[in-house]
Amino acid sequence: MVYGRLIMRQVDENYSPVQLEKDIRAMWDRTRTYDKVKNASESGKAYYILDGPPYTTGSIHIGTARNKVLKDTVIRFRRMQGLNVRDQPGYDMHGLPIEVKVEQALNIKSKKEIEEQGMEKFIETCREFALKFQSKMTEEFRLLGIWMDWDRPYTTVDQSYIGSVWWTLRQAHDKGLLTVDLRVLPWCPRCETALAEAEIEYWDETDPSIYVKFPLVERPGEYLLVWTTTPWTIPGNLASAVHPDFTYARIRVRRGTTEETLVILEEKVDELKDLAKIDDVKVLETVKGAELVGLHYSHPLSDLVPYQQSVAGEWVHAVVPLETVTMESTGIVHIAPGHGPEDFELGVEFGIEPFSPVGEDGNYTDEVGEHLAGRNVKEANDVVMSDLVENGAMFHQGLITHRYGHCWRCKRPIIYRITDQWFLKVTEFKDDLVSANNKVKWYPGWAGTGRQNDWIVNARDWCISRQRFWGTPIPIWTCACGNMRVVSSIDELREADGYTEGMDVHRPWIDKLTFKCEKCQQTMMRVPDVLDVWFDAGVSSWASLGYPAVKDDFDKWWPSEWITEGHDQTRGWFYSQLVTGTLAFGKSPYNSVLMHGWALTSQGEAMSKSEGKVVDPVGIINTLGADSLRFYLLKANAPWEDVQFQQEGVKAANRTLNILWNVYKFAALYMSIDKFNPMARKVEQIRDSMRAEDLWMISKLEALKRDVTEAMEVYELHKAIRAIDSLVVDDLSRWYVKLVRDRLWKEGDDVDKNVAFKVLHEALSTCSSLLAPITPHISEAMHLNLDRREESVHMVEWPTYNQKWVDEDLDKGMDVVREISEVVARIRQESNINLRWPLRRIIIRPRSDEVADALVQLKEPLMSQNNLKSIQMVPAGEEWDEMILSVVPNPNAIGKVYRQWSSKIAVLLKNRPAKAIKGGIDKGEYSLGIEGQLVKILPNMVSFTSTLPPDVISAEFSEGIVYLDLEATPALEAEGFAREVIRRIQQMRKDMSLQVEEFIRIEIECSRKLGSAIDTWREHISRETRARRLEVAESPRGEYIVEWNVAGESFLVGITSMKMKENLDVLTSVPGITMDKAINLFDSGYNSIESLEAAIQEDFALVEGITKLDAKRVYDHFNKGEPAPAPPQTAPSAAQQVASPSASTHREPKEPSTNESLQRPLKDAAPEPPETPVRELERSFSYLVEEDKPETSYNLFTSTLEKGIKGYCITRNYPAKIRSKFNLKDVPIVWLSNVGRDNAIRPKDLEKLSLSLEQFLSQPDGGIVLLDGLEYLITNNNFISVLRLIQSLRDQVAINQSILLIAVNRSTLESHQLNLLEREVDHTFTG
RNA sequence: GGGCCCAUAGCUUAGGUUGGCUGGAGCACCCGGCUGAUAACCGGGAGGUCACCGGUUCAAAUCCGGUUGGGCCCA
Repeated sequence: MVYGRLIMRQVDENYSPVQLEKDIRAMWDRTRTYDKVKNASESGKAYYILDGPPYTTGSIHIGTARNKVLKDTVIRFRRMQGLNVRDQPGYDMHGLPIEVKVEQALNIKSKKEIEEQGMEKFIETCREFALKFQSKMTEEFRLLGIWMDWDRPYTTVDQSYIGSVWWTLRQAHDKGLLTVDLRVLPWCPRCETALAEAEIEYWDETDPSIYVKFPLVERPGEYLLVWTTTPWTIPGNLASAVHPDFTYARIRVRRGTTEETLVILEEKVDELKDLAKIDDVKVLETVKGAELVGLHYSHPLSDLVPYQQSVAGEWVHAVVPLETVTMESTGIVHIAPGHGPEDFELGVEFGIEPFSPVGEDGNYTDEVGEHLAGRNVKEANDVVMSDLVENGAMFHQGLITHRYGHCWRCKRPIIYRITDQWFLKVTEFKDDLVSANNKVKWYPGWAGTGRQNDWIVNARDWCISRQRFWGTPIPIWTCACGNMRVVSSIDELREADGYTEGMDVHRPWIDKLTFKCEKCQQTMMRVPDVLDVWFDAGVSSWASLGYPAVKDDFDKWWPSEWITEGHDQTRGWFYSQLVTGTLAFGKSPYNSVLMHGWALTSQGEAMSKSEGKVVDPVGIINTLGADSLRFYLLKANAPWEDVQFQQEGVKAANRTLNILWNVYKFAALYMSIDKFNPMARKVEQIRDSMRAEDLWMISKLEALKRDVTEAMEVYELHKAIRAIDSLVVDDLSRWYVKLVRDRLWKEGDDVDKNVAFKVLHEALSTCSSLLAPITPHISEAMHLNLDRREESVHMVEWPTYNQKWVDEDLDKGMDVVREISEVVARIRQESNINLRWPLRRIIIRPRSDEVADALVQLKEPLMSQNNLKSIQMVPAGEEWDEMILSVVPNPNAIGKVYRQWSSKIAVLLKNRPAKAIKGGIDKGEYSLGIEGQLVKILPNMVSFTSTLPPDVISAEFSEGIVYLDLEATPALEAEGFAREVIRRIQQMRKDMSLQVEEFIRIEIECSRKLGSAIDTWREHISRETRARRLEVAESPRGEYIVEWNVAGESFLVGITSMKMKENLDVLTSVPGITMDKAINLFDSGYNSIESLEAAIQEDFALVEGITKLDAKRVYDHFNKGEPAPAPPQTAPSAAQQVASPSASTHREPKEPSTNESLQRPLKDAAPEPPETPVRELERSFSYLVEEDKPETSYNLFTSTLEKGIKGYCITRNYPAKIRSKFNLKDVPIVWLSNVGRDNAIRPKDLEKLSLSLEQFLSQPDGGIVLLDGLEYLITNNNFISVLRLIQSLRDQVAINQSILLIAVNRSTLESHQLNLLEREVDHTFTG
């Protein structure tokens, strides 16, 4: 049955994630854990997770971190499920963002300059930047604990990757889906390139809003009123559009003395009247838009734009019909076919040649005419407007704020211009895209059926050419004869003139390659464009597999099983992949998608580097740890929802992990002391020995495994984590550990204890496994100590659950127990009886039998947790029979019948047992003898009330009522006192920094009453406090003596350490010597190495329990001249190397070793106070001044200042008052106060206080610090925290040649606290 | 203007599919307690027009319609 042996080591460290994670990562590197984990799953089913390649912009932000954490968590989860996961990371490295950065670095302002300075240098720099950013980001991802194949990433700049891109483009060409076309496109005048829809960002912009009069040729004196926000497009105007079905009005308007006839939408007449300050308006006639079609107008700027005079055609300068005209402004739309996509299409429809007199740089070309040529179009708006005014064509001009498109990279407003571009004819296979998308499993569902589907349905042809440099070159060569060649691989370039083996195929080198045209033998030149980077990324699912150059990997992996990216990728990578996949293979290259949300700032804004709104994940990793950050990011919200990043949330996550660590540390401590072997038995094998709470814990664990697995499967990671969080904090730490604590404290081999160990172990290793994908570091650290069967927790099989262990009734019952415990705690609090005082009994009146049954099963934990001596159950539906029933006579009813006896009857009734009366009444009547007569008491003559017995308090809980009996008996009191005494002794042990296993001697001086309580509980007290001797004595002796006061009894306790621990460790390392035997040897005088070495074998044999063999072994052990072996503790493991003792600032007196003196009173650690107070304070020293009012302290402070030493004063008193009272002049004073002033620090904010003191102390000459207000700090924090602060200050003072002066009022502190303080300083004065 | 999502305590949020007891947590705040897991932890208190308006219903945070505000994507 035994399936292995494992001895756990103790965990000494507190949870310090930064160090722990560093160590774990170092261990992973050292032992190549990642490779091993990967190899271990190699035989599993292939599972292709494709990394959406982040753009290499520099460092990562929280959003990038969240993205990778999601991926890493799923990768690790799938691997634990036995799947062979492909986890290659990718980087997107081509494109404008890097070009823009390089332009800045090289101080380049335009495309022309790049060509002038030499494209080679530019491209080399782009590559350098990209690689530099890539490695920086990789480092940061590693810090997050992301396990991807960092040694073999795919990058879009690789030659092989470029080859795959070309192949894909060739597929498009072969299918007739690649075309070059003249179109109007969004254009960035700064970057001088066309932009795809996906590259445009919209935000509000203020632009002119002008109403222009177009004079109608057929109707002299009448004008079309046309509205536009882009005056610079007026020179390109070639038509006006109306909606054929709308109603338009001919109106006569008067402004001052001017009268005009205009045509606009009927509905907008009133609006125009207000807007343009029209005095009077008259509608002459209304017509349908269709009736206006075909009218001609003369162009308002024809005198300045020569083209407008020469252009001719049936529909030039005519009114055309357009269905998409909306009920906005005048309802007559200005059409410039060279400046708008829709205008362009309308032009095609009506045979109007587009006119686009704007160059790549966004300046007017000469075509526009001398007047405007060379001007930047945006800046020309004003000129055009004044021209319109001059020509009398401007009816009204104003401003409008509307959403306008901008270049995603340089943020400049875009314009529309006409150019030749290469397109993928997406519109031709839209239906295929829709059906491919329908086969994809989306999380959440609406992301696919709603968003992605909508985007596809509205898709347009994809412009894939860019007029830039740093990108995948478009592999198209054209010939003057019209022939064209699309190259599909790098190999094919070998046929080109100018090709050299191994050349870089980026621009500008590739530009020099030419082909001979097979049709006309002329030289074919490459189209100088590069590809849209979205096309690069779109092919990653096979380009990263090297397809089509390599086929094996493609067959094994493609298509990818799962991808996840942010919701902005609907138009980005989700789409570009779907297009290329459908194009090349007729299906989606991914099977399922998790669309995730963004990480927003704490204010709910999108993170934006340019606006400085970013949260740096590295900073958080270096303070709270990667595990906490990961835990928080995944827990905060559902993956598809945005997360508003809150630092507090990471802290909370850190707290949860700290709790888990504490449970683990606690369990490991006792398991290691007892050499518990978790592998000895399986949980099933000890089921019969389990207590109710053990079964409950296991039930909770099984349900957790089920819930977590179910949630992870559908990527509801937040639910998985919340479930683990609540189990760890609520069920395990706050409840189960409390329940089993006492069991673990038992000595020797004990079934009950071992069951608790096993359950605890099961809980911890389950948590470690379930958390492994989420918090890989802490899980690994725990795993390596809890269960080393696998080399890494990430190789462990994902836990499967067993429904038969899930017991919902038990869960419910335990909930009731916890609720009752809260009720009892509340009653105790209100009655001022703390948990250490046992209570006689609790009476529970449950609402139902089920509750009663559950409680019977859980009696034990209910009693122990609440320190109750007994539980009584009242059957459901009944009253508690000890309730005191009393009769209330109804004088009216009685008087009516019995008149003169009335008052006598009342007295009699009250004196009889109420129960008997009630019994009678319940049957109908009760008879009473009075003056020889029998009187009948009827139900209407009395009522009953019931009250609680004395010392009983009742309270309701959700399933019934509890009665708590608070009556104290001498026995209960004695027990309470015993527990109080134990508690004080434990506190003292802790103050003395004794090891848990160390033994002590106790002497106590106390009253006779307390003495007898101690006597009764002597054995218990001794066991709990590990006292080898416990004596009640006058003037007790001890290394450490403290006076205590409990419930009006004061007593003096003296404690002396037996210093046995080390000796016993040495003795028990001898084969055959158990702890009991070792103690006997120790007690017989062998309490040092010398005494053991001096003795002979026969001496040992005289000791009780020591056999001859034992004696020989001990003798041999100490007489071989060998050094005593180190106490056995740990099995060597990777975990041990991970463990590093955390550096303590605590300057403890070194524990004297056993073979030195056994007696060295703690008090000696602090120097004796000098007889008279020293007047001079020495540098590098710390002083404590004990006085009721801090007079002496301030005097010492000021006299030191007089010597020219700089001072710094911390006080709780009002600073101005202190300053004048002690004449502190310009000494900086920090006020300990909750008011939010500049010079004030809140008493709770120890960090800030410590920081400000640190700053003062670290200045060149040091100085003196007066700390007045320690009591205030202690009440606002806790003593230990303040003590730590003092320790660290004292150390700094020593290093920096400074002085620390602490004023303290003894009456505000407990004596042991004062003791501890005294130990920390160099001198103590009494003021 | 259209599509999708969202709105609950000062902050972050659970619940909402299946309408039903007193709308739960955590952080922060106030008061108290505990102490060999201890820089941890526990109890109590205060804090809510469940964005707004209307409808369905005996009953609405929950279902329906609308309004307002926010996010993403488009026009």
